[in-house]
Amino acid sequence: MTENEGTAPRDFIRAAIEEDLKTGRFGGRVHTRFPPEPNGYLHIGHAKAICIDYGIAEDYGGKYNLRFDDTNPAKEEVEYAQSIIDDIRWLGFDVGEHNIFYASDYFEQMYQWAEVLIKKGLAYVDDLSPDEMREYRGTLTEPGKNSPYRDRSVEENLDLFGRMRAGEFPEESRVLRAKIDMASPNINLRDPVMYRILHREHYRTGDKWHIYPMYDWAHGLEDSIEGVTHSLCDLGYEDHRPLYDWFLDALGIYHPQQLEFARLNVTYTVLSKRFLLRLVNEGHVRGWDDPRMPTLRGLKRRGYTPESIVDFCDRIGIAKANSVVDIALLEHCIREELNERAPRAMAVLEPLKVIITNYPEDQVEYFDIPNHPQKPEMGTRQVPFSRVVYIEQEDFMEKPAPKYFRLAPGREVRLAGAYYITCVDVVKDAAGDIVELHCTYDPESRGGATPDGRKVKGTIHWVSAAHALDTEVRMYDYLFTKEDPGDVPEGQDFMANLNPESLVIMAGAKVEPGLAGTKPGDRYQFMRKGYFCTDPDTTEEKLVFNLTVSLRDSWAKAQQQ
RNA sequence: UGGGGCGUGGCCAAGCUGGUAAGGCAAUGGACUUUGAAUCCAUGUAUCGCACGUUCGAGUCGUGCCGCCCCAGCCA
Repeated sequence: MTENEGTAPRDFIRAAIEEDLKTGRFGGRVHTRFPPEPNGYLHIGHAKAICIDYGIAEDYGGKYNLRFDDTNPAKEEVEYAQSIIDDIRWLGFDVGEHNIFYASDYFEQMYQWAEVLIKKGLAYVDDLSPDEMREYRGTLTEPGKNSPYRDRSVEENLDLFGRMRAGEFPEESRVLRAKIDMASPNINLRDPVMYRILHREHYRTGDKWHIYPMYDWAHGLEDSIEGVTHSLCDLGYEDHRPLYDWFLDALGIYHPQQLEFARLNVTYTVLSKRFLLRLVNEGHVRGWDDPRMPTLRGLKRRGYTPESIVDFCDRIGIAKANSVVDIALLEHCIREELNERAPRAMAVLEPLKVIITNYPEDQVEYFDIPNHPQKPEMGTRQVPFSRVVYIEQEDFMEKPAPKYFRLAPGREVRLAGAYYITCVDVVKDAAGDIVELHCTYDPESRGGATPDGRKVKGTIHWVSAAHALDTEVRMYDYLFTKEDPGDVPEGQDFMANLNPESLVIMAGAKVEPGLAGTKPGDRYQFMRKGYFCTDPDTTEEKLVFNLTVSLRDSWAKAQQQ
């Protein structure tokens, strides 16, 4: 289903693929792969890569693989592999036995091919130490020089390489190198290492191997074996492409096309594996799934839907220019979706007690309130109302600011879906802090409208004190205070920009009783506040909600100016 | 000072074989509103990095320059 017929391709990669389709370069096939190393958790940057790799394959009716590039036993673990599979499935892509592959399954084939190159005089065993090798490599501006071991005979190379595999030599004593050009202006071509000796237990192959292939040598072979047509990767691999091509050509095997695009950067966030690891290890967040983390697990716990993340990835586009996407776009994507899907509920984050003095002591009324103002099909719910209710502290101002149209002494506002109330008294404690409000209600305004048709400008949310559920609401903000977390004074790193208020816990929040029984992952719009989701920390005794994203707040914005 | 890339409004980003600048986000104004939300209208700003050149005409071609990013792991 080539749905792009007749329309211009959306990006340069699709353009290249359409060109290949037109010329029949790969026999009309489109086959991509997402090749993570199982040594960490996936984040939003990976989501972009996945959406590109898999989204493009889907667009052209092609196939896509998940391939674990597990060529370094020193840093890989099964746990990571499983989490990666889970995260990709969560995003909505189809990965399973039929399209999950492991580079480690190709080790034998790779070894055979290495022997082929040795026989062709295109690879040799080098005994230089790592330090010597660095010296021989030259610099960016000076050419390197040939290793004294470069011209060993094919027989000797074959013998040595075989013994490397057999585990006869210690780590760092020898490597297998491609014989290309030590004077190449592209440093990657200065006789790159193909295999290094590692006496490590591999999480899948165990102790079978003592040598492991390097990325440059392995990657093209993996793509070739799987029949990948377009090997999409980030800009960092641009100057590795000549090497990718060189190995495949030297072997004369099926040759996919590597194409590079810019990786994702987002304002107020850091995406490097190393930095993310520090946030976790140094305890700045609770773990990889902390709702402030840009990991897919973090976003999930935060309440982001996979659809919103895919939508985000679609909107940011694909190009080769390094760029930083405004996090506001991600927030827009989740708001747009949750506005559609999330049932509304009332929650008072910072309660202020309101006593409705003319409301009967023991009376309780139930109001039928819509779950979605624009979607009657989402139904209604019964919300109890009684003499004492909580409203948001910020919805009352003793001395109202200009244009403030919430509650204030002598002012009338609407309690959403219930009654109009007028503030008649402000009760303070010895310290002068407001402890409660006395209001009167207009029985005629039942349901939130009045027969005389008078208008109230303000509508605020509320919750019946006697019926409210105690809850903890976790309010999140960006982890960093600067758009560019890396923008720090000399000698400091991004930790200097950590936002001390990235998590603020509203421990005394009250929510309407209808939320009892909510399950982790459930999403709601807490009216006038934002979108929230139930956290896994929720127990029978205490509900816990996470702020996914606040509602846009033009009042707050106006106040700031 | 080697090589590889990139440079279009505040942020992303289209712009095919040159014909006179899409779209989204953000921002702003207004309408509507029992969420100051949503929705709906409206709005702006682009020396298309700079300079020459080719051309009737260049973001699109050429030359030169400037700026930014990446590469010297037996990591991926």
